[in-house]
Amino acid sequence: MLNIDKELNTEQARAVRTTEGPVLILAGAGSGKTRTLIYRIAYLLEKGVRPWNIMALTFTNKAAREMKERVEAMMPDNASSIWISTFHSTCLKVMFQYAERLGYEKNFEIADTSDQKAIMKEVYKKLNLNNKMFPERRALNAISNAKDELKSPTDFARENDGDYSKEWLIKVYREYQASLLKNNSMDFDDLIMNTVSLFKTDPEVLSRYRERFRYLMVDEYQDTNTSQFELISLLAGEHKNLCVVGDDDQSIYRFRGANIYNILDFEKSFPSAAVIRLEENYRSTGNIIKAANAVIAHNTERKKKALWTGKEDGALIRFKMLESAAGEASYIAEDIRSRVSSGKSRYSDFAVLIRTNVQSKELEDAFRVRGIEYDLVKGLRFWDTKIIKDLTSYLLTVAGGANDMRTVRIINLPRRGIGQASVERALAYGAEKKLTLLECCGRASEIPGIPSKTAKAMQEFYDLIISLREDMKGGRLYEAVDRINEKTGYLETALAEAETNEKAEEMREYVNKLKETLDIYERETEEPDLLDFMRQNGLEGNALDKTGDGGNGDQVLIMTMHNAKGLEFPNVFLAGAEDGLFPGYATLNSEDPLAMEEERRLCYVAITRAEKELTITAARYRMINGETRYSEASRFLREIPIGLLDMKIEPGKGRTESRKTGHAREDSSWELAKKSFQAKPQAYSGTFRKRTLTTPAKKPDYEVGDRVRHFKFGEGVVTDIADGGRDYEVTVSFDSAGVKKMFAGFAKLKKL
DNA sequence: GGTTGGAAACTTTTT
DNA sequence: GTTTCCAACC
Repeated sequence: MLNIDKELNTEQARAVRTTEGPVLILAGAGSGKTRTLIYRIAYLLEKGVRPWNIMALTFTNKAAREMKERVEAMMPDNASSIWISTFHSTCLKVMFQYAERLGYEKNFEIADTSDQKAIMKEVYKKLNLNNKMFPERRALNAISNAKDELKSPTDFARENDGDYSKEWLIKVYREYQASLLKNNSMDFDDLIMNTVSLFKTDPEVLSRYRERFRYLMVDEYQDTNTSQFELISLLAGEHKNLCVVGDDDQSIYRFRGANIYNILDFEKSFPSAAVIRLEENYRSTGNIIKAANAVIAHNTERKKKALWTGKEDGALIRFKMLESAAGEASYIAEDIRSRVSSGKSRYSDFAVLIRTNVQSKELEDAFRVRGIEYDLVKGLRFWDTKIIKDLTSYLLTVAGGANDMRTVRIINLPRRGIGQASVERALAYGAEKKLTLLECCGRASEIPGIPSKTAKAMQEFYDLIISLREDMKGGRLYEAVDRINEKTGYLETALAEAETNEKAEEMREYVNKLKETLDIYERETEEPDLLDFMRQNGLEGNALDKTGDGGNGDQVLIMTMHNAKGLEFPNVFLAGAEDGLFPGYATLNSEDPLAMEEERRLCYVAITRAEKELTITAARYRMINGETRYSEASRFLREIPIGLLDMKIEPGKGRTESRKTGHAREDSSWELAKKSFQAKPQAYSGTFRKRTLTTPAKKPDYEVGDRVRHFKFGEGVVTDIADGGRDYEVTVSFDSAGVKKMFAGFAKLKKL
């Protein structure tokens, strides 16, 4: 039995009990949003609503998974038939039923980012467009935006009729869409656009879904775009039992189509809406909340809210301006190190938030030098990695998929001597005779214009695939990965071509992960099917955990502010708080006032990640795009009331004497970092800084065959010493870290 | 057909 | 400064 009033605050309880009609829950940062949603679902169930009548939509698979788990924990009996999933996988399920009505075959595939690029390349070739004048990226962006706004190629053409500068885009969009259809594929945006268009054109289908989903909930509503808004509105139908949860102040995805006016104008779209504000923050100290409030108050396009906390004020917000980016990184690293060694904190209590990914490099260096455990959260997409794309292309081709795009990818991988020209001839031949590229390979000798040597290679490729197809019959899918690698030599070649050992290791890890995922899928699915597997997983961006080791280790996390959304940490560093970086130049120069507001929201998100302590740092100069740039402290910093700030500007390092003293005056910690770290060989460059680093070439005291120790890589055997002119280049085979090449002057190898 | 060097890019990211 | 991509070379 739920005890809502005991477990929730008044507003949360009201949000839970308001079940009928449209509801807007404005949930400030750290206000217990997910908790409220979970209770709301539980309450609906307790009231007797059938679980299959409830639908919750999220943006990420992670959010969907978490919500599902928490609901299950609370209501174990009937949680399983509640529909909790992402927008995209919801639409995928719909499309799986009705794709044929829109002209696709039943077994359509999903074109992910790299598929999109491949298709766009083809389109450009066909239309004879040049990537310089008409960048492919821009085309894909424009198409994605059009789809977000539910504009078909025809709509787009009509709208931009007569606009000479967009003529090429009109053609590209039309051709791109035709090409997708030809490959029987939908891209991510199509999933939603097609579902909306199905609902609009087929009232019967729509009413079926409306009938089923009587209670709708949408998480992170501030991130919805127009097509998603349309989808929700259609489903909400007449009953309009639509509950959206979000925070307009945390809308930070405008660049990918999010429309903040979906949340700002919710009451206009649904005039009878109940509006509930969750303003009590359970996460941060008073000072952090005050600072966040002060910053966000500078925005105009927002719903007035006043976040408050029952917690004490806590520490002031520290601000530290350093000379250089490296100095900033050293400061952060030293601060973390000293606080961890005092025993009061662990590494995992700290997160460093950055605006752009390039900022991570200096931080990583500073952490590595000091032996601080850290993890860089990067948005690397498992399914988008080359090795996984290649292997899944093999799998699908072997499984009998008739997608030429995938065959093109692997036809000469590893090298078989099948060139681009021959592939094009085969494709043209296939188009004429209605054959797939693979089928064409099976009769390559018939195709005009293909040299006999190449034709033979194509025939061999065909035979290879067919024999693999035989092998796969009745076998387990995950075993096919090994079989493919054995017979084609793909993995072997790829590993041999890997530039570094880390990369090779990563490849192995990825292949294993693919096998593991396939294995799990096969055991959990009644009728395992590769195409179905790919569809499911194409929507799952990160099969690998975002953090390298699963996030359980005791590590400092470095991540972008975007990636930090939804997370919280006891101690947060906000690094690079300079005008020109955060907010960035593009924003500072933008004519669009909304651009600065978005950036400010990002600042709000960053500040509100901190539970106990927030440290803002900046650097007077840093290297950006190859040039040294000097900057002032971020304007966002100046929006924080001075009384909340603890400006730790050390004597002699104040703002007043910035530029004159310049480079000479560096933090001693930076000097330390500079000297001890430069393990990897670097090309000579004539800058001042580099030259001071280069120690004169001195013959090392070890020789080939000696055992040596490296401060990071551990022990190993010297396999080669080459005179590199300015320095000796030493090759060492380490026991655990693999083979590395390094300059003797930098590496400081110790003979054992 | 494969290698290599030079030019251009370069916020932020999920599905 | 670094990485990525394509075009001219071998």
